Formats: sequence, C-alpha cells, structure tokens
Amino acid sequence: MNKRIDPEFFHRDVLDAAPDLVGKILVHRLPDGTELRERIAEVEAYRGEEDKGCHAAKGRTKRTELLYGESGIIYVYLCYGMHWLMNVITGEKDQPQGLLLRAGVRFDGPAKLTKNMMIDGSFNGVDLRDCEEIWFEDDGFRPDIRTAPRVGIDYAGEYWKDVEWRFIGSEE
DNA sequence: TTAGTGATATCC
DNA sequence: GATATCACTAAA
Repeated sequence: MNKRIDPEFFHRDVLDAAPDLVGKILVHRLPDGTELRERIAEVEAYRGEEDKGCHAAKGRTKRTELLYGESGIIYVYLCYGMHWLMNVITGEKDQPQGLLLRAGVRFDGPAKLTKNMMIDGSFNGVDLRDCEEIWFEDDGFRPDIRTAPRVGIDYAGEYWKDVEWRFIGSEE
C-alpha cells in the first residue's frame, strides 16, 4: 500500500531531503479523476544565496520569493520560454532552498517530466499541505543513490559547477 | 551544433 | 522601453 508523504518530509535541509525523494512517486490527479504517476529518478538540490546555480543567488526578487518561503511549496518556472520546470521548496522559512525534479524513470529531462505530468505555471506556489491535486507517495522502493555534478550551470563557477548535488536513483 | 521561445532582470 | 540572459529540447 502506497503511503502519501507528509509535507513535513520537506521540512529539513535540502541535502537531506534530496536523496530521500529519489525513488518516490509523484502523483497528479487531473480534474477528470485520472491519476498520473511517475517515479522520481533524478533530482538536483539548490541551496542558498551563496549557491551560484540557485535562482536566489542574485537576491530575493518577485520570481524567487517562493524559494524563501516555507517547505512543501511547489515552485514552477518557465525556462527558455517553453519549458516548465518543477521544484519543491525545502528547509526553513527564509532559507532559499529547493529541489528540482529533473527526471522520472520514463523521462530523461525536467521539461519532459512536467509536460508528461501535465504540470504548468498554474502550480506555482501550490502548497502540498493543502492540495488535493498533487502529492508524493512512498511505495517502499529504496533505490541506490548515486551523485553527480549538476548540469546546465557552467556559469556558476568552479566550485558550484562541480559540487555533486544531483541525486540519481538506480533502476528498479 | 543550432534555433526556437518568452519571462525576468538589468540597463539605459 | 530595450536587450541580454537562461537550471532546455528537438532537429539536423
């Protein structure tokens, strides 16, 4: 029996939550009752203003405001004008931390994940503690986790570019 | 390898 | 108001 994950799950440091979220299942219930499910295969952690790869590195703005909010909030943003990328806020309030959902087991790109899960900008700011349409489940599967440097942030500088905050789950 | 795409931030 | 930037994908 799958267990719905308590939003408290995200109420801790992003680096603790990240490897735990890999292997969990993202569920999105459509208005017609259909439930879309996808096991999370890969996430990346973005942590703090000093993390040059994080949106919050350039300070608190209207766009990044959500990153500073409370854990369990969904942060969706538009990248390159056509791709929705989904993040979950973790950690304490006023700490800009987020987990980017990078891939599901059937998809290998963050925009494909949101596209296939039918997630778009209307989910920006949704609170997992008070939402009937989207949640995470634990079915007991525990993948082996390996880490790798995050992708697409070559501009972040030598240290942040190479830090291994990308968490990839093993195949089932 | 390159084009396409549009919100955001930054620069007049 | 204008333009430079960007955590991507698909096509070639």
